[in-house]
Amino acid sequence: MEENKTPMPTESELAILNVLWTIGPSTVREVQNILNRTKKAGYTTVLKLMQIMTEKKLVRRDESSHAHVYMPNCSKQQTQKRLVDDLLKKAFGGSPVQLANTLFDTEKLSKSEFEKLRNEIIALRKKESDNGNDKSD
Amino acid sequence: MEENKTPMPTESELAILNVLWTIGPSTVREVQNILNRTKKAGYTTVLKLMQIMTEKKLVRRDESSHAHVYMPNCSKQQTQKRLVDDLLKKAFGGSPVQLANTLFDTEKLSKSEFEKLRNEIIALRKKESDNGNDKSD
DNA sequence: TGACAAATACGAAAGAATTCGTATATTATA
DNA sequence: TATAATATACGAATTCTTTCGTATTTGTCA
Repeated sequence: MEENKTPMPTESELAILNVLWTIGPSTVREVQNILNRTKKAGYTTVLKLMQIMTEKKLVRRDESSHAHVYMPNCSKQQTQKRLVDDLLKKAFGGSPVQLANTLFDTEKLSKSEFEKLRNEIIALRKKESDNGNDKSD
Repeated sequence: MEENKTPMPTESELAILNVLWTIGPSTVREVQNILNRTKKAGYTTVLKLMQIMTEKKLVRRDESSHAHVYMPNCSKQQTQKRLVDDLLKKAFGGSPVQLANTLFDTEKLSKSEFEKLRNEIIALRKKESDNGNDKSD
């Protein structure tokens, strides 16, 4: 029932997690290189962050090689879910519908994206009417 | 085209904005009373925050009476939009569809909420197919 | 008008998050 | 085996946010 209970990642930590979620287990050097594509970050800065993240259990690391290999210790989905819940609480009075509306208003959804989303919704709706409120993920 | 260009509110600032958006123009004392329902906050703490928010132009105030009357200087919708965009960028690779899916997975959407949302979507979809990509808000 | 109540202004402490310098350890290799 | 390259550990400066104490001002009313 309990999947993980890590603290909420900060913005920088999230940037690192995104790298690890995308390219998989990596050394500090590798993460730093990727981060530097978008934002300069000193090596020891990234290192320090990843050390803190290890303490916080946001990541784990394999220390068997000289350069430690880091990997996420929290799933992308779980984390996204928590971030959304957090935003929901802080800025939308906890109402997912309000958030959804804002999302649509933003009109960042292109037509094809919109199609996809609509299909998702229809599928989910069907699922819901099929089995009440079962959880399958 | 330019509605406002205030900085992103911090978490505490957002709590205050929520009060002002909800109950309208208020004194520091009134805001503090409401905040205290959910979280103890000293008077001067709230005062200081609201002073900073005034500098940042997140709020304005009417100083004509002894107790200044504060009011939001950024709209709720605009602010929500910015928060969503920010989250989108930081945690969803900028993809609204991913965020929407997370929102649905959360399954916080009750059946009736789900209905409402679906109608919103259908309406919006219709609007989009009607006039390409016009902006009406 | 004098004293108490209530508000503002302001400085600064306390916490979090970020950044980086320096010391130390490990590895490879000339 | 000494040296250079590359890693880690760790302390500390910086910045941002939150919190609050204290001094001062304004208003009330007996």
